[in-house]
Amino acid sequence: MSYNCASCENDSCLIKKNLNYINNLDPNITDQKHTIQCKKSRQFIMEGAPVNGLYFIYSGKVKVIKTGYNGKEQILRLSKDGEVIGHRGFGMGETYKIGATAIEDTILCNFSSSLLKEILLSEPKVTFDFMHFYANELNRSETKVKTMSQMTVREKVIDMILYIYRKFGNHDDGTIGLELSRKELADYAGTTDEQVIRILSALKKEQLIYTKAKLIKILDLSKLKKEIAEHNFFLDS
Amino acid sequence: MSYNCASCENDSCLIKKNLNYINNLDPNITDQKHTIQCKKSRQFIMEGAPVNGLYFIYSGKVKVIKTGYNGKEQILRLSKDGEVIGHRGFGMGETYKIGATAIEDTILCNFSSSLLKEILLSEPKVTFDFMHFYANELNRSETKVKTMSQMTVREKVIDMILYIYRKFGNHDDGTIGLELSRKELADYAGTTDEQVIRILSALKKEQLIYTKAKLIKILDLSKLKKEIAEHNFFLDS
DNA sequence: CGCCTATTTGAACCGGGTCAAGCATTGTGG
DNA sequence: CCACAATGCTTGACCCGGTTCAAATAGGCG
Repeated sequence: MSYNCASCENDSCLIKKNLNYINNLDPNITDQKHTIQCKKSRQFIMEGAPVNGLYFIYSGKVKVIKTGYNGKEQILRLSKDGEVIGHRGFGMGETYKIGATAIEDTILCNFSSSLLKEILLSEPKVTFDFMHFYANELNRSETKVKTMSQMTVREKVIDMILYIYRKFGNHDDGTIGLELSRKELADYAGTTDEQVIRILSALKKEQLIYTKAKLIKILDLSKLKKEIAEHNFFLDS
Repeated sequence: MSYNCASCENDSCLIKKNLNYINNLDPNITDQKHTIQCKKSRQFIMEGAPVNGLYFIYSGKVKVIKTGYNGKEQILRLSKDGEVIGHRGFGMGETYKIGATAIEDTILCNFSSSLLKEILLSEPKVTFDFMHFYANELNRSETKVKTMSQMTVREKVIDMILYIYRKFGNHDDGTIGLELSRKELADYAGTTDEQVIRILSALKKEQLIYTKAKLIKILDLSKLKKEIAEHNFFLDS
């Protein structure tokens, strides 16, 4: 099975979106990409390893991490189809500063550094879109810095729930169809799994959410938002 | 006094560095920038205000902040001559997500969104450099997320000292010529000023640093580095 | 010199991390 | 198909680091 860009339906993918510009160079240029099947739990980018291009998610879900003190993971973001992984992937001779692991079976499109550089150095519209993407991610990340340093654990957990709801939630019934372990939730929120469990239990008791095993369902979105609102005078979008 | 780009000596400035590419469009294009004098303590970018382009630091020093719960500031980074401020400055109709304040008398070069967009959409080499800049900043920021969520206060303070030493330090005699208040140090490290003071006192007692008023001098760089080394298996550069 | 602000130190309190034990769930082999 | 092991989830109790409050001292500036 081939996953060529022309027939791809991820309109938010930076490559797909700009395919007409990219094809100016060579109508078959995207055939040079590699498609990679990736089973759940498989880590496909290792921190410190030499870069070999960027990964675009064709389908599936991915967590992006940095490893800290005695192996404790910090989940930086969760990505889904159409998104890009691997900041430094276009420089040569560098190493990845992040790790990436599939949290579901995932199909990845890998563009080599040289191929990508060729595209980016000749099609400014594409490069501009990439720049925009990184500027946006930078803003997200800087908001997370503030979150980490100023919020209480309860607020961090609520912030996390709202994040995964925004990104993976079913906005009709309030369910979040994302299977993360308590430990992974803690790794995102920057706390311990016990703490996450305690907060989830409390929120359950307060009728703000419902949980059943790994399923989380939001019952009162506005109350949750309200609780962290004072931190977010200048919200991201 | 005019500060035109041709005679500017900030070779690390993204505009100056690429001046020959930019002049392809129009040899006088950079004359359209505005030069702004900015006294110490003056905030020249307000969070939430509509964007009016990017600011390049011609000379001086700047802190970039986000405001959080009941006005508590988080300093995201400290910038000096040659660097860029204002992530979102090239989109139209957006608002700044960060604030920026001069921490010394500063001269800024302001490029409007439209001017910058014109340049970026026609000179891919310039756009590529900007993209690289944001990708690097993203990495820095993500490292700081981990720092904030995993380090102890003592480690955060040491991390901060090493950061300002790397950026503003005199590497011959170990002094850091940067006048920040204890509160500003705390705002960067993500803690309180009392805590910063306590840690500085302790480090002084341990002969790792010397302080006199706002001056900080590093006495034992390797011991300081060693103390946070286990957090940084995969260091940034 | 005197006022005001920044810095420093001490003490009390509390949030959150750590440890430990019980419970639920899933998977594996007999 | 069941027993049992292994892993993940949940809750309680304790303790420590870090924030908050308060008071004393030093430093900067008119």
